[in-house]
This record gives sequence, C-alpha cells and structure tokens, in this order.
Amino acid sequence: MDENNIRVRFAPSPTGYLHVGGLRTALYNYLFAKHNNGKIVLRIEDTDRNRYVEGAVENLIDSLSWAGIKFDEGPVQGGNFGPYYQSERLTIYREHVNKLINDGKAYYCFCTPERLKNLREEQQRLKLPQAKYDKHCLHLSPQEINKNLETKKSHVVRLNVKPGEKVFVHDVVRGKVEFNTDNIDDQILLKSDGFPTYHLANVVDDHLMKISHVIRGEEWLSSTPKHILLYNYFNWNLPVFAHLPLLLNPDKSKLSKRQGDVAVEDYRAKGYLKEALINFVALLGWNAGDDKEFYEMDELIEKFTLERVNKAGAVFNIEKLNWLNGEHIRRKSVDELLPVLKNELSKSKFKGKQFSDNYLKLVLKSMQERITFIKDIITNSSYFFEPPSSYDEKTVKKRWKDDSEILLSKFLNEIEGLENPSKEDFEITLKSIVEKENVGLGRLIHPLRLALSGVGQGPGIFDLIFILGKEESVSRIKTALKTIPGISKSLKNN
RNA sequence: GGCGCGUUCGUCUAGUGGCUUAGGACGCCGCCCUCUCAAGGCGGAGAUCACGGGUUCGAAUCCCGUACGCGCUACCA
Repeated sequence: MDENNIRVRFAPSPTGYLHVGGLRTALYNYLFAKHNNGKIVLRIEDTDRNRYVEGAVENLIDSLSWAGIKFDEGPVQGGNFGPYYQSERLTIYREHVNKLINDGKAYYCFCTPERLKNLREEQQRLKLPQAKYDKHCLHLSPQEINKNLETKKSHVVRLNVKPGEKVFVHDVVRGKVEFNTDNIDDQILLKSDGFPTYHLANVVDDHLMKISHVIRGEEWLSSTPKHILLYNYFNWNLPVFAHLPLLLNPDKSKLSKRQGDVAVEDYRAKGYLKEALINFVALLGWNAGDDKEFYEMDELIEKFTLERVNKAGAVFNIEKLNWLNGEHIRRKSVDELLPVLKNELSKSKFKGKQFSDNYLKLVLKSMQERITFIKDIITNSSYFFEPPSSYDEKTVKKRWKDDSEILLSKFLNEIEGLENPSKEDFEITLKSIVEKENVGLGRLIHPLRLALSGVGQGPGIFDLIFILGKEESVSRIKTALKTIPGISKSLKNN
C-alpha cells in the first residue's frame, strides 16, 4: 500500500470528558499515522442527542491537544473530507441508507418500542439461543410501507442480514475471527429521529474520509461483522481493522470511574506531566520488544507498529505512572519545569508571594530528583517559600544535642560576617567550625538543617543554605536558637 | 443464555518449538554511596507460563478440551 494513503481517525462521542482509554486509542492512531507518514483525523460522533453534553467537544479537544496529539483534519483545522461532526452529515447518511433500501439491503421498520420489548421478553422466556429482531417489517407490502410513510408513522431503517452466512474479520492484532450471520441482528441503521446509529455513520464516514486503518477498542470487535456487511452491501473496499485490548481496573473489569480517575483532565489536574501519561499509556498494550521503558513521543512514533500490540487487557497501574512521572521530571531541564512550578505556586497558599525565576530554578534543581510531582516541592519543602512555623519533633529529638546550640551560634556568628557568600563559602565556614570543635560534620549539619527547614530531610545542606541566602538563613537560625532549645528540653522531660 | 476475545511474577511485559535454572520494569526487602531524604549502583524475594490432555527426541511457544475473566448482545457509542 502506498504509504501516503494511510489515513486513520479518532472518533470519540462527546459524552463529557476524554477517558484514558480513549487517550490510548487516540495515541495509537496518532503513532501509527506518524510512523507511516499518514494522516490522522478527528471526527466527532455526536449522533446520540440524548447523551450530548454541553462543552464536551471543547473539553475533548483541549485534553487531546494538551497531551500533544495533533490532528491533520478535524473540527478545528478543517480538511477536505468534512464536516467532521456527524450531526452535520445527516443528509449524507440519508442518501446512503436510501441506496441500501433500494437494493434490498436495508428496510423500513415501523415496529413500536412496545412490540420490540415484548418480542425480546418472549424470546427470553422461550430461552432462544439469541435474541434478535424477527424481520417482521421486512415482509410488509410496498403499499403498506408507502401508507406508513405517508402518514408519517414513526420508523427506523434496519440492516437486512441474510442468515446462514459466514463473515470473517481479519484483525491485525487478533488474526482471523469468524462470525455467523445467524448471530447477527438486523441492526438499526437510521433511528426514528433521523440520526444514524454508530454502525452506519461509522462505515459511511470511514469510507468517505478514505480511512485506511480502523484502530479502535476491543469492545467493537463484536460489531465488526455488521460493519463488514455494510461495506459489502455498498460494494466498498474494507479498511484494515485493529482492535485494541481494553484498559482494566485492578479487579480486571473494564476501567471505570468508580475505581479511580478515568478522565485525562483528572490526571492533568493532579499534576501528571503529559509526557509521563503518554509514556505510560503507550506501554499499556504495546512494547517495542526490548527492555526500554522511558519514551518520549518522537521515539514512540519511530518504534510503533500495530503488529506489536498485545491481545490481553491491561490493568491501569498507578504506581508505575507515578514512577514514570518522577522519571520525566528528572530528565527535564529546570527551564522546562519552571512554568509548571509557577503554575502550582499560583494555585497554592503562596500565590501572593513573589519569587524570582532564578530562585525557583535553584529550588527546582535541588528538588528535582526527590519528587514524584512538581507540587511535591510545595508540600514537602514549603520552607523554600516561607520560614518553618514549627520543628519536626522526631528530628529535634534525634538531632538536637547538648552542643547544638553552641555550634549553631558559632556558625551564625561566622556567616553574619560573610560578604555575599557562595555555596563554597558556607561549606568552608561550617567545616572550619566542626574541625575546631573536633566533632563530626553531622553535629552541625543536622541542627542547621532543622533550623533552616524545620524538617529532617531535603536537599544537601549547602544547597539549602545557599538557595535561602545569607540574610534569610541568619534570620531563621536566630529564630531557631530562640525556640528549639526549649522544645528539646520539654521533649526530653517527657 | 448466545456470540466473540483473552489467560507468563501482585502489576506492566519479553518470549513465535531447543540459546530459558522463563528475561526486564514498577512496587516490596536488603546492601553500597552519603550531612538527611531522595536519586543512583548492586543484590534478594516473587511465575509449577490458568488447568487437563495430546503432537514432538524436545512446548510458555503447535492442536484439542475445560475453567475462569472480560467484551458485545440498545432507536449508546
């Protein structure tokens, strides 16, 4: 096949938000298209008026573009195969359905919902192997049909499935799958409100939009024979099908809202980097065949093939996503991370405070390898943004010794005299004191960290004091000298 | 119920008949590094490859059956 004719699509229905499973489907389509120099189109499947949610399309597009999935054609960028909203293509479906009716491949059905309900119940009571429409309206006379049509009797159009035939689906990930038309219902193609069902709209649009590969979730595999029947009835060439394994909850059921976050926007709000989410979701059902776990989008594009997509569903394991998020943070430059931190800060209690870019970059550099989320910097090391309001008791107990007060006072004295000290100046000063006093480094370092940060862990002490600066450090040490000895004493008495 | 798909460490996975005492990653545990916490390095525990039959000199890999899980079974997508 000519590489340039490769066209795929992501066709979500606007029911609220972008599901992570949807993101994975969109990603695989995108990777496949880019890998093959093809095109990817975004098509909005808004044929169900009952499920329409205001703002859902904007939300979908927003999440997709945040994730870095760019479309060649779609509602935003347009294209030669539009419109890209199915709700704007009603006459197209109507024309195609009429063609099918004229050819005897589809037929009008005037059955009421009540009759259908009774039919189903009857079939169930008789324990029939499969419940399907009884083709009642297929046998209506032309006169009856015309009369019904003229009196505007509510109706749908159904696919006329010939029983006793075999339909084969050739799926890239699953191989050959066989179906018997005895098990295929006379699917409704056009609803009574004039809108098409998924099956009709999907096939017509995929053909008209020259889609070469249909890459979608496994939940569609069972209805693929219906689609193949439609392609055959229209005398159209089949696209290549690839059905992706499902994303699962920890209990192996289909990933759902009840058991955690499923919306891409939720992960975005929680502070996950798009690179991490993409990396993670790409590996859920695909791998390059080697041991590589860390991927950027361009490497994914380079390596991705449909042949290496797995068959079995994959549990969405948040632990690995978290690790990947930290991994991506570690590999980014502080310049890339700066806007993320600023954004988190603007949502935090420090939103009114001003910090220079230079200061924030130093903070980032010192914290980068200690965090899973950028916002961890704010929650785990608030001391970069405000002086400690308390001192961790455990650390006081463990690190504040009898000589801490004297050592720290001496250190304070020394640095007060320093002119514009560098990180090395602080280091030299501290080392000279412990040497003179003939104690271990930790004897001063730990109390100092406690005084500066209020906690027992964090970046290297010289990074910490340098980032905070002489003035701020002096002030914090003074406060600590006034309060920690008292705390230490009362802790010892308990 | 019917139809379809699936089943390798807790999880994501490598593996396409001999290279496999089934490899990697996350998580967990330990050691090293070290001013703390991380990161990093090293190591450990963890899978009778769902089960049962075959085919074969040889099977996680091929075939059959069973079990279990999941999907579909709407005028939803």
